[in-house]
Amino acid sequence: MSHYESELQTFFINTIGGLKISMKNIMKENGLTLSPLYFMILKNIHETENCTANYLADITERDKGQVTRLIQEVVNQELVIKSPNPNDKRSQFLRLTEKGLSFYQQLAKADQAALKKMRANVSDEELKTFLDTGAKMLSNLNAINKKT
Amino acid sequence: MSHYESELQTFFINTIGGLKISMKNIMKENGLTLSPLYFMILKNIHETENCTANYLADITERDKGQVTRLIQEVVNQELVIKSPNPNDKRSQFLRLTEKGLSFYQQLAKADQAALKKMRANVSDEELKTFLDTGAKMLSNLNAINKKT
DNA sequence: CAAAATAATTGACAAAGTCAACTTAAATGA
DNA sequence: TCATTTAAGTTGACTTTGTCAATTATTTTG
Repeated sequence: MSHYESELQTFFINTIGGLKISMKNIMKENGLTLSPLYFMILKNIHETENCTANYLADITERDKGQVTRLIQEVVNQELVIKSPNPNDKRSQFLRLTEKGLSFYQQLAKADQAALKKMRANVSDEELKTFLDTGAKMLSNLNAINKKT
Repeated sequence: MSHYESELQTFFINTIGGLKISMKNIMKENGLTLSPLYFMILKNIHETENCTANYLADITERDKGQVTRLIQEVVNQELVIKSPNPNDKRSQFLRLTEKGLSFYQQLAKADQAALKKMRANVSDEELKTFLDTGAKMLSNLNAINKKT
C-alpha cells in the first residue's frame, strides 16, 4: 500500500498557497488593490456571456450573499456594470466596464506569465498527463462530496 | 503555444475547494467542531517532534500571531499541551494530549479514506508521475515567490 | 391561479488572515 | 562582556472571507 495519498494533500495545500502568494505579488506589482477573490470574479464575468450573480455563486462555490457583496464592490469601483436580464426580471447580467477589462487584462497577463514560469521545465505532454490524472481525481473528489 | 496554463490554475482552485468541502464533511460526520485549519495544526504537531509555534507558522505559512491564537484555542480545548523548551526559554514545545491524539487519528483516518477514494482509479505509477510533475511545478512556483 | 421554487439582497455574525508593536530571551561581535 | 541585533512568542486592532437565516420580487409548476 502506497503512502502517496498524504503527499497528495500536502502537495495541493502547498501549491494553492503558492498560487495565492504569487497572485498577491502580481496585484501589488501592478498597484491594484483587489484581492485574488476579486480577480476570480472579474475572470468569470469576462469569460461568461450573460454572466449573472447566481452563476458566479454557483461556479465559484461561494455563498450567494457573499457574491452579492463582492459584486457590489466591483460595481462601486466601476469595474463592472449590471444590465437587465430580458429573460428574468429578478436577475441582471454582469459585464466588465472598459476600466474593468483593462484591470483584468493587466492581471491576467501577469498571471499567465507566472503560470508559464511555473511550468517552464514541464513539457506539454507531461503537463497534459498531469492534468488528465488531476481531472480524474477531481472528478472522484466531486463524486465523494456530492453524495456525502 | 498551449493553453494548459489556465486549466492548471482552475484545476488547483477546484481541487483545493473540493478537499476543503471533503474535510468539512468528515468533521461533521465525526461530530467534531474543528475546521480544516485546526486539523492542519494538529497534524503538524503530531508529525513533528519538538514542534514549536514558530515552526508551525513557518511550515503552514501563516502569520505568527494567527498561529499563537490557533494554538491557544487547541490548548483551551485540551487537545494540545505546551511544555518548556529546555534549549530556549522563549519557546515551548507542543504536543497532542491523549484527547488530541484521539481526535487527530479519527480525522486522519477519514481523511485518508477520502484521499484513497479520490485516487481509486489512479495507479501508483500514474500517481507518482503526477506528484513528480507537481513537485517540479511547486518548486518553480516557490522560486518565483521568493525573489519577487 | 395558488403554491413552490428561484435570483438577488440584507443583517448579523464567525473564521481566517494581516500588520505592527511589544516582551522576553538568545546570539553576535566589537 | 555587555550593548546591539535577532528571534520566539504574544497582543491589539483591523480587513477580508465565509456562513446562516430571513426577506423581496419574480418565475415556474401543478
